[in-house]
Amino acid sequence: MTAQLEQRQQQILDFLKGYIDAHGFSPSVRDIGKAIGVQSTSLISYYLDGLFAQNLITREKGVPRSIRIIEEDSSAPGILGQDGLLSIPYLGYIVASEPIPVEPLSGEETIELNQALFGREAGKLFALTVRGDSMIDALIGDGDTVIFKPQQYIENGEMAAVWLPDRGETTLKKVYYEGPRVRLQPANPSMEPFYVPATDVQIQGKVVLVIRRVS
Amino acid sequence: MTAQLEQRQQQILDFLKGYIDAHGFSPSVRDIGKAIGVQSTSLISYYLDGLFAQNLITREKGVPRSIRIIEEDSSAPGILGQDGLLSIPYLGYIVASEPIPVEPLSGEETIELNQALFGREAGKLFALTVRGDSMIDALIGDGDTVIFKPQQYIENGEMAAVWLPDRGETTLKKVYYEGPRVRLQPANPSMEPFYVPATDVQIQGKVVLVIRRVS
DNA sequence: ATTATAATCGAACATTTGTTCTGTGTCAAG
DNA sequence: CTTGACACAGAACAAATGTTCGATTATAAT
Repeated sequence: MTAQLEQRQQQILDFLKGYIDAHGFSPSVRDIGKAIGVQSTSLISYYLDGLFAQNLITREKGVPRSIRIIEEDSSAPGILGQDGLLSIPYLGYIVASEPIPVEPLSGEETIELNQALFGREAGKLFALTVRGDSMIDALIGDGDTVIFKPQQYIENGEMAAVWLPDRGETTLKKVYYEGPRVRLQPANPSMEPFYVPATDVQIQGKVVLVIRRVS
Repeated sequence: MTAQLEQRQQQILDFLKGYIDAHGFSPSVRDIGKAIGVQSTSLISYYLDGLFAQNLITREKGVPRSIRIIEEDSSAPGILGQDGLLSIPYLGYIVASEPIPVEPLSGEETIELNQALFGREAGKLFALTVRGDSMIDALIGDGDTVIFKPQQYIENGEMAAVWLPDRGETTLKKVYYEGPRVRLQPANPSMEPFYVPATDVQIQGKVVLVIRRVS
């Protein structure tokens, strides 16, 4: 192996990482050649074969843009704080309806996205992602992550993950006990509730947190 | 949009996630067609255009295997256990509008409320709690915790924490640049926007996450 | 009933991409 | 000096892939 070969392979690896970071998919052989100043697609292929042989990348034969970098086991950089928890400066209240006087970005108090949000039974919580708009009036929209606290009985009107064994299905609704049956009520005025015999319903957990990503 | 269209788009999304998970690169249009039982590459392309329009995926025109999913599973591996981070069993999707078949409480996959939710700039985030209903149509209600990514410029229509130095106030609104002035737009049909000279506005950060406690 | 648009689809075509072929130059071993 | 293997390279080709074209059917609005 010549020095130039080794240098070029390192250049290719560096380029691959940068390209995949920036684009979310891998480059073509021609992209790589342009990046390192080599016109020959067969030479690039030769180099990639070498990287494959060294277990640095994988390729699927004849499949465009199928290069993958074999990553070392290095964990995500930059976990904050000694305890690994994420701390965010907390600046207090922001009034969405009226501007409020706060100093810009001066927070010293922090909020921790950790177990303290949930109290003692945090270890038992489970999460589901919402599909659909039936709970829109509870400000729970499609794609939201909902965190539930396992509970077999909840108060009338609370929102819960409800398992319907006869249907083999789980749904998120407001739950109302009405004698021998249960009303599962969407929080969406355009949708009708549906009714199930109380014996055919298992409450799995009640909603304790809703998380929505906004991009 | 027909029910079949909607169903097929969901199938495509599910297939994309599974394929990318399994392979480390995205499928071709023909791969997708095979998976959902549609032979027509132009129809698959039509569906992908729809998913792109809904901001669920991105594509590069004319570039093979360049599909990226915008809303990735938040099941990205995180730091587990001993460091005090919270792991919650993740059971997948729950469709709020239609019951779906899932086994009750059998999750082995977990979701981490940690830095993985935010990506690289997590250390710079700040949080505010919302007061008032002016952003109700963006499903942000009174009492919600909103997490912001510091950013001095955002795209038209995005939601931001806006500092108004002349008033000594911060507000949460959708921001629209209109020549020499900025329109601060509530997401509530019963409320009027207000206008501020562009020189009198400081964008502090844009919304990246919304968290709501439900008691 | 009519019209426009959306959804659907197969076939053909254009483009992107990777592989194969052929050749030259370098280097180490015998 | 000869030989074989490796590194390098351009061109041609084959395969993979996405787009365009033209058509039919379904749906919604008027």
